[in-house]
Amino acid sequence: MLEHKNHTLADQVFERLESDILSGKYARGEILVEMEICQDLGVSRTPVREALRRLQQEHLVEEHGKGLKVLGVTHEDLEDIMELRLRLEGYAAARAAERITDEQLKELKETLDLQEFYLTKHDSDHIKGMDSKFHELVYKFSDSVVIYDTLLPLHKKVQRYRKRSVENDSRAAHSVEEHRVIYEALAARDPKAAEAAILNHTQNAKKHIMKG
Amino acid sequence: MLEHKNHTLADQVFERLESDILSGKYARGEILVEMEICQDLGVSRTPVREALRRLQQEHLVEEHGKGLKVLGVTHEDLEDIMELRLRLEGYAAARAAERITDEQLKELKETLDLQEFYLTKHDSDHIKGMDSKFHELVYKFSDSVVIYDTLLPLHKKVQRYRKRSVENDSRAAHSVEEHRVIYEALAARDPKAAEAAILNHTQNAKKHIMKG
DNA sequence: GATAGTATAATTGTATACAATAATAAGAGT
DNA sequence: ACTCTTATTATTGTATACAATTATACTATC
Repeated sequence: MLEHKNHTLADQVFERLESDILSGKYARGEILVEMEICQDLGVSRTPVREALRRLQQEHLVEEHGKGLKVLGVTHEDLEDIMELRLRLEGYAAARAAERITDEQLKELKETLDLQEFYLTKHDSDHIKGMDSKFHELVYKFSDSVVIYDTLLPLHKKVQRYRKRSVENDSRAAHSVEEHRVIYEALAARDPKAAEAAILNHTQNAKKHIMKG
Repeated sequence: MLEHKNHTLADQVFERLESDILSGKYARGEILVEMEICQDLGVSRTPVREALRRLQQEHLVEEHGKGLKVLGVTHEDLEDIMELRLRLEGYAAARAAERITDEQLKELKETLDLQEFYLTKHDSDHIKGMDSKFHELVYKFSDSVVIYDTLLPLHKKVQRYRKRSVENDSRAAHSVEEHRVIYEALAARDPKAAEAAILNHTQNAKKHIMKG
């Protein structure tokens, strides 16, 4: 197995499989068989099964007689996801503007600065990483587990489609600029501005993502 | 163990625990220990563990050294849930209006009629059941797994707080009337009307639920 | 050659055994 | 009596063994 950040094997297996499904490494329709995963990762069936049950709960896989069928995220799913995000991101950002602390603001700024740095290096993998982190932080700083649990999974599921956007230099640059506007609104503790900024960002993101 | 609708023991354990947490049978902060559940339900640890991992994935419980702490749904969670629903239900209903089939419409009407029947009998448990089914059907008929997976968990989590609403005769009657308006809009395949009707219903539901 | 029925093998579902870890209790020293 | 250390116990994490189910392959019959 790979990394050891998350203690249990079951957690590691889950993250590995989730990532491989969301990145498209496992194709839609592919059948996952417990023992194959066990052999690939060198663990027993117990942690693999627990990971699979969690993936099932997230509708990333579904039962299929023998094995589990990979569902992944279709282009139609993507459209729905972006429609939901258009309706929710503003609320999350407005709440974050009302509640964000100075330390949290600092963490957000560091993420933003890093994203700008990677932009100058044309390092799209890290740009994408910082992009995801920025949004995850906004969800977190909205200080609502409901918002976090609802929006983070939606955001994660866009991952595979976001790749193209981020590899487009011009879009990546605009995206970082939009993040900065969001950050400024949060720093000013201005809920309305934050809502408007993130709505604009989400609309642009939708446009570019759906084109692909 | 109880019923046998869902084949595997793991599924049954999950539904039982989820229901007991959402209904408040397990108090917030309570510690769940695997073996106790095993003894209560007469099954081994394997299905119990799989159920617990799924509950964790839904943030209904969280790690706590020994055992899992029951999180349940707080009054603050409830406010967030209703805010998110206010922003999403309209989209779900509008989509359903565009896509609902005649059979689906019939199923929805049967649910609505049953709810009215139980209303005359003052059978609040069944009223609640039909209320939940009505909304679940709307999510389903929106024909988007993203909508379904996002809204159904939010709706489920209101369960415990909806009880009071439904036991209030006047509110229960108004709620059924609002359902009827939603149904009529769907039957007319009128997305805008459906959106307006469900928004109105959700606003009223929020008012009454938050009072409690 | 097609089809139904049966045997075989592969896969999942469940229980249990073992290992590792963390909490609690007991005991020694001050 | 208090605190630190150590032993014990309880609980979770992981692997494996067994049971039940379901798909696949084979054979017999038409």
